[in-house]
Formats: sequence, C-alpha cells, structure tokens
Amino acid sequence: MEKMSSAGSLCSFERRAGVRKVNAMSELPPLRDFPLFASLDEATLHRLTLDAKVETYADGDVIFRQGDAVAAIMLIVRGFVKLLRTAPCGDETLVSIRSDGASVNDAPTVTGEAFHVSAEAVGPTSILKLPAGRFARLMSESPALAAAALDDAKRKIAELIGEIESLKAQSADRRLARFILSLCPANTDSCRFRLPYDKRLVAAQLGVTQETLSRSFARLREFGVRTETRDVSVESVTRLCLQYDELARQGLPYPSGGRRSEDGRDAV
Amino acid sequence: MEKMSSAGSLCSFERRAGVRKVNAMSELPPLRDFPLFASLDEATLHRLTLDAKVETYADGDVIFRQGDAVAAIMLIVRGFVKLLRTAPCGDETLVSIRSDGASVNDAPTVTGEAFHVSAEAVGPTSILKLPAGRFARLMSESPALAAAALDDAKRKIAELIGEIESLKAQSADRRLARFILSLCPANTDSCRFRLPYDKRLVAAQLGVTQETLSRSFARLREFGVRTETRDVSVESVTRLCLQYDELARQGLPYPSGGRRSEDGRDAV
DNA sequence: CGCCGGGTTGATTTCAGTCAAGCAACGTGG
DNA sequence: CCACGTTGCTTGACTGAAATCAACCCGGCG
Repeated sequence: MEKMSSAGSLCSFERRAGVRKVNAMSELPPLRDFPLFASLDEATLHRLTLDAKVETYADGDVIFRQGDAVAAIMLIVRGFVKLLRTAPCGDETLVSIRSDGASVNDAPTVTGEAFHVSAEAVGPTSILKLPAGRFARLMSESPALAAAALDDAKRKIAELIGEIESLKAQSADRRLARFILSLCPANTDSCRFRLPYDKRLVAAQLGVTQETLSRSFARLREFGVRTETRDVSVESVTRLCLQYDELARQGLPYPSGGRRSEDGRDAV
Repeated sequence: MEKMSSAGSLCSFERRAGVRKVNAMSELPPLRDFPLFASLDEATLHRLTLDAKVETYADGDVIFRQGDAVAAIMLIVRGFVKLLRTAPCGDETLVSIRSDGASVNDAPTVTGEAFHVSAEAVGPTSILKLPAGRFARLMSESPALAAAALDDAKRKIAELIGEIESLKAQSADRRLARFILSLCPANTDSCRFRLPYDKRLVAAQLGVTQETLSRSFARLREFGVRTETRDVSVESVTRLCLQYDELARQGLPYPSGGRRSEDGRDAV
C-alpha cells in the first residue's frame, strides 16, 4: 500500500519548514464564497471578516502538523492541501486532498484540541485563517454559524464514508474511473483536462502505488481514456460511466444479493 | 471484499433472543451518560428528556435505510448498530459499527436530509430517539448543545480517518492485531474476553473476508493470541503490541513527493 | 551534456479473495 | 432420542489483483 514517504522527508521538512508566510495580506476573498459561510447573515459575516487573514504557502510547505494545537479555522482560498496521517512508526498515509473552498481542519474545532492529521500545501496555495478562539465565541453567539459548522462537518463525514466504501469494495481501476469522472465537466460528453496534481499524488489518494495507477490508466485507455503525463482526455463520458458500472458487476459474489426479504419492505 | 449478506442470520437470532419488539418506553437512561450530552446544562438536558423515547430492536432489524429522511437523533442505549452503505448496483459495504453511548446518525442532522447509510441492529439493541426537528430548535437556542453536536461529529471524523488510514496502509493481520488490542482492558497484560459480535462481522469491519480473518487469527496465534469461536485470549498485550509494530516495519517506501520547489518564491 | 524527477513497463512475489470441503454446536422435527 | 439442516468457523487449493523490484524513457535544467 501506498505510504507517503516519511522518514527522509521529515527532516527536509524541518529545514524548509520555516513556513515563510508571504503574508501578502492579499485580497481577502468574499467569505460568502465558502460553503461554510454561504448561509450566514451579513452581521456575522462581517465580524468574521474582521478576524480573517490570508497566508500563502509554496508547494510542500507544512501548514500544520498532527499533534499541533488548533489555533485557527483554515479555509482554502486557492490551491490544494493534502492531509496526512502519521503513524507512530513514522510512515505517512494520505487521508484526503482538499481544494478551493474547503476547510482544512477536520472540523471547525472549538476546543483547544490537537490536529489528528498533518496538512501540507500541494502547489502554491493560499489559506484563509480565522482565530479559533474568536470563531468559537462567534459560534456560541450565532446559531447559524454553529449550524453551518455542523453542516461542514457532515459534508466531511459523507466524503470520508464515500472514501471508505470505495476502499473496501472497489478495484483500483474502478476507483480511478470514478476519480476521472469526478473531474469531468458536466456539460460535454467528450472532454480533456489537466489533473489537479501529479500522478504520484493521485495514486496516493486512490490508495495504490504509482505503478498500479499507471497500469490502471493503461487499461482505461481501452475505454477511451488517454493520458499524457498530466493531461487527460475522455472520449465519451457516458461511455466511461457505463464501463464504470460494468466494473462493478465483476464482484457480485453470492447471488443471494443479501436479500433478507423476510419482511416485505425491501428493495431500494 | 466482504459484502454483508445478512440474509439468513436474522431468524436464528430472532428465535434465540426471544424478540421483544417491546416499545417498552422502558427506563429512560440518564441522558448525561451519553458523551453527546455530557457537558450540557440541566435545563437543556431536561427539555431533551421530555422529547426522548426508547425503542428496542432485535438482531437484524433495520433501524433506518439509506435514503430515508432523517426524523430523529438516535443514540445507542444498549447493543450494537452496523452502518451499511448500499451501492446503486446493490452490494453493501459495512461502514462502521457503533456501540453503547454512540449516536447512530452520521452527524446530528439538522436539516431534513436523508441518511446516506442504512443502520441495522446487531443483537438486541435499544435506541434512544429524539425528534430531529425539536432537537434542531433546541440546538439553535443552546450553543452548548450545538457545540456538543459538533464535538460528536468530530469524534466520528476522527474515527473514520483512523479507518481510512488502516485500510490504506495496513495488512489484514495488522488491522486485526489493532482491533484486538483495542478490545484489551488497559490494566492487565494477559487477558481474555469475548468478541462483541461474531467473526463474520469482525471480518466485515476490518474489510476482509471471513476466511481471511480466520487465517489472520491463525497467524496471530504465534504471537500469543488464541481464539475459540468468540472467545479471545491474549497471552501478553505488550508482546502483541511489539509484534504489531513489527508488522509495520514491513513496508517502508520511497521519498515522497511533497517537497519540491518549482515555483520561485520558495526557500526559507 | 549528464543528471534528475516523473512516468511507464516488465518480471516476479505476495497478499487476500474465491471456491469448496469439512467440522462442531445447536435446535428442530420426526 | 437421533438424524438432519443450520449457523459459525476453519482449512485447503487455486486464482487474481496489486505490491515490489528493477529497468528504462523522456523532458527540463544546472
């Protein structure tokens, strides 16, 4: 299984980890754009805005480490962040990759707890930060904000559940197909686009090795998926969808289909 | 991968357990005992209590189905609940197993959304239910309750992240070792206990087949783990811990992507 | 140039799933 | 009471997917 480096990489982190914040207090983006805040009233939004600042990171910069105390709520303004989980023995597992608009924290944390993952920038990234303490206070005053935070957490839970489902039940090829489909724009049937990050990371995200990913891509070629390094083209999205369903049909074990029809209410 | 069949198991338990469909408004347990409510003030707690009712289920009973509208917040008073995710093609994946004190919902849901998993009782189980609407209202009035709900969600996120980590990075043997360790009481070094549910379910939880689980157990026998159907004995917990770490040392991979510095403003 | 880093490809191995058989424990019905 | 079918678990033989090991290619760049 894909583990993210670790050992060697750590020290190099340390060295470069001075996290130079090009604290380009750059243009604060409208908070309204973040799903987390989409449904807030103007007043609360305004108060939040006062507290916000933006920091930028270069590729590979550590944003925070597993175990650090949570000091701020962080939202991705631009770029990608990978969340890594470090086991005591030292090897790292990629847990999730977040992009624009998502929050970096596992959940908008209130209490002064510790992160249980590390976060690292993938490519140049800017992060909006809100001091955790003040955020907590605001939350206790604004039920709407609390509700929004809870919604945010729910979104993440849904995401993680999806992840688990696909890890437990789907082949590498299938996971890749799904991943590609998730990147295809909705309108056109044939499309071409660029992977948001390099294949190494895609592999880690899907929970396979680089080599396996490469071979999976090769197999999908037959279904109209071509790649050239980071560029992907899909001949027909609908066709790929079909093939995706096809791949599912592989592993239908016992014909029983888990029918427990003893009680009438059944079916889906 | 293990998909849950759940087909036949129902009836036998029904018989054995003597199925009490008793909606015995039975003794409402003190809400304070649930982590979710542990930190609430008396007043809120009292209001919650008024709304609460307890329902009991027999093994295999469906508590709710993926897609159902969320009508209540549910907490496990006694027993176990398994959460299943059903793919469109029909096969089910076990997402999580929850036990006493945990909430069944993915997150205390406010809006009238749908469950994205199904829940089924494992063994005789009683569930505390609070009408979702009223819970939501209370939450908007009591920041403490909102905070508690958020905490609950955070716990779940942490749990799911752990799950993902272990699925991505660990062998079946290792996952099993970890699972066993999690069941060992803290104080003694050698211990024996009974699995909370049958091996079939344990297998599903670990994301392997029944057969693989059995073989894993066989391999752990060498490390002082014995089983006899549902009873487990561990010769030495510390030893098992060591072996657990040993199993980790297997796979140390390559220097990960992560730190590069293609974009000029880098350094530090 | 030559040397990366990222990606591909091939050969080999290993882990875990599948199929199939078998066994002990239990309850049921003859 | 015993034969029987279940259920839960274990074993064995086989297969297949993906990891591992190892070249190798190619575009960029010092």
